[in-house]
Amino acid sequence: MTTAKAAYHHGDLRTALIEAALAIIDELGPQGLTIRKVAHRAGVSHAAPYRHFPDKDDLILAVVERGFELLDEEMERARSEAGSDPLAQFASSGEAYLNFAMGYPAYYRVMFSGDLLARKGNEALRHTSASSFVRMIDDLRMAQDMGIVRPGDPTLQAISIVSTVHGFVSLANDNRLHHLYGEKYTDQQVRDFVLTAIFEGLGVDQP
Amino acid sequence: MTTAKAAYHHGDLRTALIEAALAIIDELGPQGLTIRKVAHRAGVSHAAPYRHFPDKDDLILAVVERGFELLDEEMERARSEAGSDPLAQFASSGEAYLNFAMGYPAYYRVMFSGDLLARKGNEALRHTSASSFVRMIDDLRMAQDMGIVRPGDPTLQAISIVSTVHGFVSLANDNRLHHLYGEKYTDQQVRDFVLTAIFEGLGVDQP
DNA sequence: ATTTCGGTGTTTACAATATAAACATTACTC
DNA sequence: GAGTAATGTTTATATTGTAAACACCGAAAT
Repeated sequence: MTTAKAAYHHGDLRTALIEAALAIIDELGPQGLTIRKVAHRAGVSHAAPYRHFPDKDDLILAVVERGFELLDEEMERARSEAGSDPLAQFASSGEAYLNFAMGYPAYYRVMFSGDLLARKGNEALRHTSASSFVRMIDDLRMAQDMGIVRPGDPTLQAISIVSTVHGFVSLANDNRLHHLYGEKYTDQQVRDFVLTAIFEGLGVDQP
Repeated sequence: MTTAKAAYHHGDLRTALIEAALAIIDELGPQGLTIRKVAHRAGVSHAAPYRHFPDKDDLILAVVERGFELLDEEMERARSEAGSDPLAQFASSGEAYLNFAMGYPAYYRVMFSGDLLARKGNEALRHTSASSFVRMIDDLRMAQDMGIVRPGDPTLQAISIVSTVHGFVSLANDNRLHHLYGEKYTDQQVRDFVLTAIFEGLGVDQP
């Protein structure tokens, strides 16, 4: 078995290593992540991780995969709590995205860091990492059919929206926006403005 | 003198190291950058860089600084070639931004990679890295005064725009958008759509 | 002009890390 | 219960960042 459930000496070292890596990234940032720290935190020798991951990149990719799973869970939960209005679901899941991205900045950074996914990721991971985007396209198409979102190719609309959202959280997480608005606005006000602009672009009033 | 112009043994090693780092980042990506490769490429011993940069982070910061200088130069050149219409200048410098970001993806990545700038950058560099954003705010204010851009706080408008642009180029450079539109559109068409959406958000027809 | 000295570059050394290889152990199969 | 593959450890090596000691050289002071 190559899947994670088999429990041998450790129990489920593969999962434990991913969790340990998550914790280290959260505490020390992506730069602070080393195979040896991960192994130590999981209580195994520094070479043990190589029984589960060919190299460090693959460990990171597993962390990225877990991250997108968590993100999707959060978004689906928010969506299910938003009632039946598709626009409300769209807004709610989008807010969950922002909360995740800005609540775990180091984690979000790893998930979107560089071209690792393009270089070494497999097709399944690429699919997972795009699932929330694809879901958004479906939302937009449905909202268009109901006449509450401006017509146009929902794929292009979604690309524009994810660009804005991803750019905003990336810049905000890297602290590159605050000095532009200083004390003039709160972070929340700026965030709300950007979201409002997105809804305006769709031709809808913010729910 | 701590500035770069003084020429001693090497001539101007500090500048040469930055150039070498640029070339390596371009060829091997940010991960491929090592102090030792930089030194070798500049024709000095592997410890020589430490006479000019306290550590690797500071070398990278110097590269980032040079990058923002180059970006600003490109944008100002585009602006000056765009005639006197402020909206045309805005559009032209924005296009220069996109060309830079997508023409040197590895370089752009370093300039916006993580929180290095927030952690170790000095105030001058933070200022340099924001100058194109600040310039955009001025553009928008001017265009508003001329009545060709929808009213509203230009700072907030600029934040929304830079979020979209930065997000788009980041995702595109990391190859995270293409599979969303596949063969349906060319890269250029998608790019144009995003730009059009930005101009629509400002309430202007694309020049 | 000679001396002196700070700035610049080199050599050597070391610690952390990624990773390979050889070895050890244990759980599952027969 | 023996055999085997999966899992973990120990040992070893190459790469890398960086410190320390040393060497050189150009300019400033005398």
